Amino acid sequence: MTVKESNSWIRIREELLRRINERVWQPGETIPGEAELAEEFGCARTTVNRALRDLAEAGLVTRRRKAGTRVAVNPPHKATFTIPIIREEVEARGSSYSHSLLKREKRPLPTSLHAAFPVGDEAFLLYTETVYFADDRPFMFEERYTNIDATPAFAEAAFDLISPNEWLVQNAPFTTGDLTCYAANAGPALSGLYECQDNTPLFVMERVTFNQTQPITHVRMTYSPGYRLRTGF
Amino acid sequence: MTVKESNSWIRIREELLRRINERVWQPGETIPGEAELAEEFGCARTTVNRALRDLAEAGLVTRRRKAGTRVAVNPPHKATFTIPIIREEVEARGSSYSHSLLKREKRPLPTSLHAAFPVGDEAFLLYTETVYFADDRPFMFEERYTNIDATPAFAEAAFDLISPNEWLVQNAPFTTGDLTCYAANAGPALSGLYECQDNTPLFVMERVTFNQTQPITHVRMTYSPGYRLRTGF
DNA sequence: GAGTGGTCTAGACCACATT
DNA sequence: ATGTGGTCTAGACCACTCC
Repeated sequence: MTVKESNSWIRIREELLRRINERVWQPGETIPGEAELAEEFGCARTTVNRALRDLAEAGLVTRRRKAGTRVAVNPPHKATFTIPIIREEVEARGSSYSHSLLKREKRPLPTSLHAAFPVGDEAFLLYTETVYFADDRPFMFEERYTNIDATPAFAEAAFDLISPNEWLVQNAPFTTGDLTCYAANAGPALSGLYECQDNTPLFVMERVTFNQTQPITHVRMTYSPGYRLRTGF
Repeated sequence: MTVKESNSWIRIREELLRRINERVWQPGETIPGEAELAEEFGCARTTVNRALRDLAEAGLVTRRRKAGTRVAVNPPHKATFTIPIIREEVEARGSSYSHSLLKREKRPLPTSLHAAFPVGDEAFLLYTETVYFADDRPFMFEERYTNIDATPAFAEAAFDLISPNEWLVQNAPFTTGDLTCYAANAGPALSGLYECQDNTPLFVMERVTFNQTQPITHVRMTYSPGYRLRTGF
């Protein structure tokens, strides 16, 4: 009896989205159940489920068994940004990429990082300091502590061709991580590298990664003056 | 013939993930097809599809019709962070929230923002300047241009109880947006508000939102000294 | 207890990219 | 042309949670 048109879960999602955006269903209101919607759209309940699951992942509706599906009151919008490989980030700007390893030594974790990077005091941590260049100009300065117990081969790698950043991405899978961004002044340590004033504001990103519960690496990346982190959503 | 255990797509995803992480399947390698895996796990192909789709969304495998499913060479890790409502962000820190509207006037868009926020020259833009407080101390300073043509009711709202931020979240649905983060000095304009030196580095976030192609609002948020943006992934 | 979403199945057809 | 993933169906059972 239904029209022979191709039904797609995306089409259904868009229609549901329209009703939400146009306030056909008010924020906080419970919308019809999957079965009812399936009948309205003349499709299987599975298909409606697919559409609603998608909207739920986007945070536009909240779903609970028995309670039903409600339109979110203030949709918590999420921005997803891809953590780039530095080489790809530089090349995407049309610049030529290179890097240079400045330091590589066994070094204990500073107490200031102890909370963020929970390794035992006896852990073997390799500290590396790397400058990444775009067109032979310093682009980013990286200070990294890597847990050799978690990824032994890292200690053997020569970082002339492949950077610590890229080596870890390819060889040390991780399951979770944390990311922190803030602003800091260049200070005496970096004003020389970037040929700027001590009080030049710089964008800093710190990252910790774990494989299950095992800490892999902690890295602080201080970008050159004027750097902007961009993402769509 | 199959064991009577509850089969779940999550279980299958974890097993596939294990094989990827432990290099049972090498990066770049094509893994068995859905049908073959379904037979191995003794489940329907749909269930394997669900697991693989999830891994593909996470960027760990790439899938193409006919070509099959391959393990990603360098998994592009994605960090998802939730764009918070300022009030919720402040209250989540255990502080008491308040805000204060400093300015509210019709104002043309500065030419510097013309590229990021494409509205016509004749558009009615309302400029608002708001300070957000945590425990009566300035927490964030917001400069916002809002396209009244897109959301007329914004011009009528009194922002004493509800802030521009929250008003828009609840009343102006949007489909896409852009986000930019960078570091800037406080300068003369903000050193007074935050009671800091002119050269104090501050964390700045700029956001543009659109409904379809219609620009809604452009906002620059300059956070107080020491602010850190955090997210897990 | 009962109603809702979450998941699974077996089968089918289709879209697409590779060959 | 062919093989692979993408989607859809109709039905079923289960898990959770509200009442």
